[in-house]
Amino acid sequence: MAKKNGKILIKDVAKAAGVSSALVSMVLNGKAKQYRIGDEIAEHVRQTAKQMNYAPNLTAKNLRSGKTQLVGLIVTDISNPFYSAIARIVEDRANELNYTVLISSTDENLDNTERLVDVLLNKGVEGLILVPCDGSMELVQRLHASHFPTVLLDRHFPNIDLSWSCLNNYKATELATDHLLEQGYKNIALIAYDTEMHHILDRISGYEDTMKNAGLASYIHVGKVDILDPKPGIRESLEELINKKHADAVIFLTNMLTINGLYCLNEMNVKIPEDIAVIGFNRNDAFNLFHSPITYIRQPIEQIAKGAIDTLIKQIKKNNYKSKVFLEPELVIQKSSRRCEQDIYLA
Amino acid sequence: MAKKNGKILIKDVAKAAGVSSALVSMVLNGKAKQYRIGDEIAEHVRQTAKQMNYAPNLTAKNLRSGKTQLVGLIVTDISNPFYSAIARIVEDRANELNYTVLISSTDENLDNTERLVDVLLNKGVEGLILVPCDGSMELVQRLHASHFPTVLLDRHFPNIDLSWSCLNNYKATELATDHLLEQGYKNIALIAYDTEMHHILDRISGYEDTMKNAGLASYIHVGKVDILDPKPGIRESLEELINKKHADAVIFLTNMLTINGLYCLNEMNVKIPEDIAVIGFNRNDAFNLFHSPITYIRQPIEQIAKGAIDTLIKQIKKNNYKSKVFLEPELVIQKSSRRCEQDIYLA
DNA sequence: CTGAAAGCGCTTACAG
DNA sequence: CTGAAAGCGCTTACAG
Repeated sequence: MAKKNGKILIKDVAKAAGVSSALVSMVLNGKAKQYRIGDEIAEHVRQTAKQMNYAPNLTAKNLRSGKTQLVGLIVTDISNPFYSAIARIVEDRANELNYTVLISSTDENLDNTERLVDVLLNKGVEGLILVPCDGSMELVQRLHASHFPTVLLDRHFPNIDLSWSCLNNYKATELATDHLLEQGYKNIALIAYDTEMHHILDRISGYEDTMKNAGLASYIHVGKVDILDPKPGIRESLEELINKKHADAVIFLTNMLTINGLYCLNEMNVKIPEDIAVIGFNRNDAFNLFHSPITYIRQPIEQIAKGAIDTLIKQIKKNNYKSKVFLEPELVIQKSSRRCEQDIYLA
Repeated sequence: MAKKNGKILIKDVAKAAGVSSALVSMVLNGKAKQYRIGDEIAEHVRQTAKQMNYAPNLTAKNLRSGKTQLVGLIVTDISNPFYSAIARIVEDRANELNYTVLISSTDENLDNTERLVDVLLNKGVEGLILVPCDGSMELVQRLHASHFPTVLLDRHFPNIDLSWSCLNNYKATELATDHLLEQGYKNIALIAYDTEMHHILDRISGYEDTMKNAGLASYIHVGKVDILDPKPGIRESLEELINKKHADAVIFLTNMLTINGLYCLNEMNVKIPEDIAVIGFNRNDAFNLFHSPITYIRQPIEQIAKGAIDTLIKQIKKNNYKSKVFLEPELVIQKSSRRCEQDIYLA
């Protein structure tokens, strides 16, 4: 068996099958019919290739075809459970479709994002799934203008006509606020990031509008904390909300905020829901195992991830394809947001 | 500016700089000295390339050089927080070293593992970091025999002389058991996976030996549960341990087992540590936020991940390099494993 | 010191 | 129906 460096080449198969490399290439790429190659000879070539365990050199294939079958996934942090869950689904779906995913983390930093986009483009990705960080509008605008296949995930810009796959963020906090109002809470506060990103602004609006519609505009309190180091801001906000504003419920706008918030509330010895009701964001084992299981807003992660990768691949294949996948949140109600018995007695 | 398809090629730079493509290639690859190219001309070429924003086509480069600068990371599930934390560190370190990481998940399945190894090799990875699943010894043996750069992570085979980066698993449960003994617990049970994998067997041995040395061999109880669907087995084991064997402490051998165990204990209305002390594995927010914060065995994740990727890259560069990174666990003691006041009174 | 040529492994027009 | 040739974009011996 002719080998070079242990690796079987197309010409080895050709020699073994007694045909030219060109013919082997055609047959193996399913173009036997197209080039009107005889059935027996095609079959013989396939057999020979299989027997020799031939696998084409992808690098050569890519160079020749100009395709890489590579896509990029840029998230803020792949070690964040939300994004690792997304990555898993994107990965699996991409593999099914014969694409390979390159993953990078930006740490919510614009320079990193710019650099990573360049790096991935240079590596030859044919498309990009991007979680844009604060301040990245110009970058996203450029991607849009270049017509490079791009899908935004989790966050988007309402005025940029790019494909995206995101949660209905307004609805998410509307659901949460409505539920708290139904349970009789009035002095409902919000803990958010200090950012211009629209997914956060939408979540804030959903809450504010619902409070206003309920005639509770004067109870609106939005604590804004640093996205890169949220803990001190959360602690400060919670102390003010509880001690000065006497909030009776708080909604945390992200998973990270909720986790950090629960640590603070524990340290402050605040009882949930007796002292304050809590609603969090995204499922987390810590919510369910908390002494009062935490009510949370559930995102359909699988659909968000599949929406993004499927849209991207379609876009790669048909450049003017565009799709906006807008997904509905769900409220998983647990003990942390329900009026408990003694409260009802007191009422 | 000469362009083809919007992309600048090396010959465009050559033309603009008035030299041959070969010279441009040499200069840009830092081989100006080696080929004794004049300083001014080298500088001029660099300037021109930068000005034209030239970035070499990596596919062509790879084809020519036979290198891909790709490494594979095969874990059991990238959405598992332990592995996503590993992936993040491997990713960052690999990028620093100019490598790109391809990640795949096996779901602890041997066929998947075999397939993914093939897929990644075919994609041209120059090395592999592998979390081997149950039954993969033969596959690992084959990788070893082929001299393909491979580093095992988290799990290894004592009789296969491959590089690896793993926890000192024996020590981990020794630490945990010793701590429980010190606290006065005697009837200490273990919840493990039903598997032949050595990291689990070592953890079991660390516990069993410590129990034997303390003269408590008769209290040894090891519940073994299905790795793919642990919950029912955990529930069954815990019921037996608590109701029949009257265990006063339990060590869970992995993070997944601990989380599922806590769900079961909650459902069973068992109080921790009053009814039973608990020690878990790997940090998890859910442990710290549990009503009695859970004592756990901490793995030095960063060192495990860095050990693996650094070893792999060295091995790629120097094929006979080999390294076994053996890392020490640490016990983070919290309330779940401490005798509380009332127990001490009762004693 | 510098340029022309060959070649990495594949695929696809182009002749026959 | 089938083979020889060109070419994807780069790098590296080989002449000069």
